[in-house]
Amino acid sequence: MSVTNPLRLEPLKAACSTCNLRELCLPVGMSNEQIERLDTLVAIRRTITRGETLFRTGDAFQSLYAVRTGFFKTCVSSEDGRDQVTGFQMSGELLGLDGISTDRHSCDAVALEDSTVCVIPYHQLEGLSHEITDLQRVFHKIMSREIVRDHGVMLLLGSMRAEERLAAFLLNLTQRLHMRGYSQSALILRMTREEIGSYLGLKLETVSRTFSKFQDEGLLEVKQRQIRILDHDALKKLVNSASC
Amino acid sequence: MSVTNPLRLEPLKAACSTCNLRELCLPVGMSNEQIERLDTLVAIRRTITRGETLFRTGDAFQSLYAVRTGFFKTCVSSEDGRDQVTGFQMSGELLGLDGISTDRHSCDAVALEDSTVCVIPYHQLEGLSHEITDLQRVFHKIMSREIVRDHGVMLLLGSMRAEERLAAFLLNLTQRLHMRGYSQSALILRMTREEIGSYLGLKLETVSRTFSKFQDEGLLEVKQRQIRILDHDALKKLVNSASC
DNA sequence: CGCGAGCTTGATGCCGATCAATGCATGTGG
DNA sequence: CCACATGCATTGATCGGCATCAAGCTCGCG
Repeated sequence: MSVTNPLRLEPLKAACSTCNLRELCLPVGMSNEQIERLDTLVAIRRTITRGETLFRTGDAFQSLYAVRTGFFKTCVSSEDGRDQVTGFQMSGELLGLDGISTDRHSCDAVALEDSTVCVIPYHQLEGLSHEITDLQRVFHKIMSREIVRDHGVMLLLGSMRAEERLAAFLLNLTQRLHMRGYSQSALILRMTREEIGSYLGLKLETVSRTFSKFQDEGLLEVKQRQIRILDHDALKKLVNSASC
Repeated sequence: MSVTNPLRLEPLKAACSTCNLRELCLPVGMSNEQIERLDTLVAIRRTITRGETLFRTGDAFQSLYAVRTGFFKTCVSSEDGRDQVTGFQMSGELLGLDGISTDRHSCDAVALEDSTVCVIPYHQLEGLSHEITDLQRVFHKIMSREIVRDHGVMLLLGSMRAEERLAAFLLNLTQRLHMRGYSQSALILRMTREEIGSYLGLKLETVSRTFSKFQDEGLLEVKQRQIRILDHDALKKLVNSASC
């Protein structure tokens, strides 16, 4: 293929039925037969290199995207230029749900490392979920889960202190990575301190200091973006115990 | 009816086709014919008196609810008892979307005044939106809009200062009330200072002080829960201008 | 090798939390 | 009808956590 098309301008072929993310992604809980019908829908992939955007605020909404490899952030910005990271997405997670509302995207999606996504034309998804009840059911669950997740972030932003926020963030990340077969106790952060801070409603200095504090207390080992979790329970206690 | 059933245990009849909230609620943008089919779905109403819950965290999820009259708050709580108001809902707005994800509700919905809701059995909604494409489309938009709204709240909680938060809150409330035919410049708050504070990530004293400050500056007239907006533009400027 | 983006750490200040007292409206029972 | 309780709101005094400002450090990369 690369011989006839060395520049790789031609989009890559996607196929849910042979994808190892089946259990985490849109096809979750569907039958093999149903998943094969999904293949007609999710036909192409796109690669996004680190730092590039998959879509931007204001872009016309056409498709949802399932992260296949790599890592993304989404961020909204207010008219005065303040911006806020609203989430980090890893393999199997969906991007673009915000666009359904107004047919335009209301946030930016930026790749934090070289990434590939499967393109899911939304119009076709609506059509197919008309035919496949299970697809409709799964899709609704995914949207609802996003709402529940957002409520969790509101709780974090509205009522937790810096240490609790960072602990909750790390536990959430490792839990999601663990579901994907990675270690529970070691991770490499794909985002900067500033991006973590934006997500958690903190300044980058506070994030950095809190990392250092956790390290001093023996909860973590921090080497730049390499994190090792030494005391999982202590982090959990931080999140779950009352702030006062 | 009340003769045969003086205790009113029998649910009230609902009907989207004769409802004046058509344009704000689930039927938005649907044809008259389609709305009549909705009537078969949205058949009963429930009344909830002030202070009571429509559903609680952990309750089995059966139905969505459309607020017909009254006012609600939704709140999530963490294991240690901290809780966070995640939204305020007024007529035409949907409650219960959080439940779709896990078949259990993940927040409490509490009536802040005597209220009535239309009960929308979710299973039937899924079925009907299978038949009526426009219903599916609208429903997806409503869920997406909720996600976008939540992102806005994250921006507020993550990057705004107390005055900006309260200004944004008041403008949002009056804008929604205005769509329902109420004044743009006067409103009665249905929630306490503490509930506002919880929603905005502030303590009730801070909310109170900020109200007083706005009053001193001539932006508002505050008499307990009666608010009059004297300088709409100044509030808007507060929200939209950079914090530094 | 040296530049620059990102990270760490220190000093200081401010916004909002906390603690505490008072005020105000509503409701209830004597 | 008044006395009192109760829930909510206001206001003041003080405190603390995080932001801000500033200076160096680390590491990857051209």
